[in-house]
Amino acid sequence: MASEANKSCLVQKLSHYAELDEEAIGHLERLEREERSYDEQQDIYLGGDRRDDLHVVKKGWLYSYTDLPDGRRQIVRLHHPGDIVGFEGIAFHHATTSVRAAEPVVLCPFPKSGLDVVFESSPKLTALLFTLAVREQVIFVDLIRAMGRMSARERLAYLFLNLLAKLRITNTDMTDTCRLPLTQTEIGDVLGLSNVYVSKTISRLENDGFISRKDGNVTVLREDDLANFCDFYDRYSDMDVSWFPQS
Amino acid sequence: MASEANKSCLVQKLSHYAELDEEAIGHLERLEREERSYDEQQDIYLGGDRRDDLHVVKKGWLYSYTDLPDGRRQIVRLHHPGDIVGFEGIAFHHATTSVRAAEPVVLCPFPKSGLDVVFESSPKLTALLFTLAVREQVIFVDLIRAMGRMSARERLAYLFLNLLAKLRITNTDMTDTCRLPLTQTEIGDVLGLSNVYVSKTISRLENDGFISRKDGNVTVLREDDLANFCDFYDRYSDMDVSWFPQS
DNA sequence: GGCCTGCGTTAACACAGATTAAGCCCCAGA
DNA sequence: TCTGGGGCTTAATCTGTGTTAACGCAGGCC
Repeated sequence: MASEANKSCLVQKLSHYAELDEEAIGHLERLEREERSYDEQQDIYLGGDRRDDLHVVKKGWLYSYTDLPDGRRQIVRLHHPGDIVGFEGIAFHHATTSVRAAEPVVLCPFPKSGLDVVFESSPKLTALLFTLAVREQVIFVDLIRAMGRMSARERLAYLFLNLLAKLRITNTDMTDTCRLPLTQTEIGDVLGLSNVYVSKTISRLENDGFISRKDGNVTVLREDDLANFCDFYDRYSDMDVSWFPQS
Repeated sequence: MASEANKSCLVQKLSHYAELDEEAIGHLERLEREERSYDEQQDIYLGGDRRDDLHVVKKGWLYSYTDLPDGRRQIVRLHHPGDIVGFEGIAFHHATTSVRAAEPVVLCPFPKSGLDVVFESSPKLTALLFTLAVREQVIFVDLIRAMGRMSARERLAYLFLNLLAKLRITNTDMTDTCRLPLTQTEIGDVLGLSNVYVSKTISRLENDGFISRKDGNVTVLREDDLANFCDFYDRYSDMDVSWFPQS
């Protein structure tokens, strides 16, 4: 199934950080045996659901979100091809967030127990997954910093730069443009802003020549200036994998 | 060193989630062999430092924080006895945040390689550390939700409830009161608020009978109401450890 | 072809929380 | 004993962002 030409995103992503042997790759490919499609705006599962399986994203964007009782919503994570969705299921019986497709998506569901095999037979893969979990924490910390102490302009700059950095890992040919299949309301829910203010602020960023927009795509025009402006660090290309066990 | 009477906080904390055998306990105790004291407001290390060791907190509160170039500050994590500080060091060569003592503290430094032994020899402990890393993510998500979509009142309610829930794990005799060795400026830096508004908001919570204060201690008077008010979930007492390997 | 619905834009107005500043208290150090 | 600094409180003022609403546009559907 995964010829060189059509390599799994998951394998591609993990290979970016460590050389994987045949066996490890086999484990990963088994996680993507099954496929399932979802429509735009369809919920994959809801917070509170009893969860038994995780998903590898094969195609499309999704997001994890939580609602407050009165309807306010916060999107807490964006998921892209190659990501594993629902990892928190490892620590809790019930889902802590809901997950929704931002556009039509294809997912590969696999049972929690699929990970047991990995943990037992591949120390290297275990170390890698562990490292990715820790990195995820660091990315959350960056977001907390942005939401706690940055203006709307800075937060949007941060979002765009972070998206570019993340997507570049699996799309090695990507330059400074990316698709943005999110409404401005959704962007606001990521950054803790209102849809109206997102609109106004993006327009200002565009007028000031930091970015440009064209049919659903965003281009970052002055990446260094933007990075400087919101004190951005790329957490995706600078990981320590030196301590990983061999096998 | 760790008699029943004077059990290590780390062992106590981890034992709360899984039964640990002699060998595992031995591993953990080796992490706490060395001790070092720090003064109030002393930095343990700074963001950007090359890091080779982690610390177990033995006594006192600390926090991780980052500064923006212009001096704004965000505190991203509070550390208490039994916590392991610097876990992110596993994924990055350089510290991504600074760590400071909120009061006089005692830490047990140990080298990164101290964890290798754990990973190699105790699958159960590995699974537990993994689970704790994932739980940490969930707690970050809760904080992001609070900072993105909640009012100052709600955020403070969240902070107090979360502190209680966390401290109850290691202080089984704790009821509804806890010490709060943080200035209001520091609390503001945790929640993304100004010190002045923290003062005003805490006073209002007190006037409204939700909490009371007495020489550096906070008492939560109507815990259920508060939990309801900020839609709080206790992430500390509800983890799934059923899948852990035996040994 | 006409209608509906959802998204983005713009503008007017409202408000939560930031900022600045002053006063008080406590405590450490001279 | 005095002094200075840090933390907390309170008040006045300011501002960034939210809210509401109206409009235009595009796409899907009958």
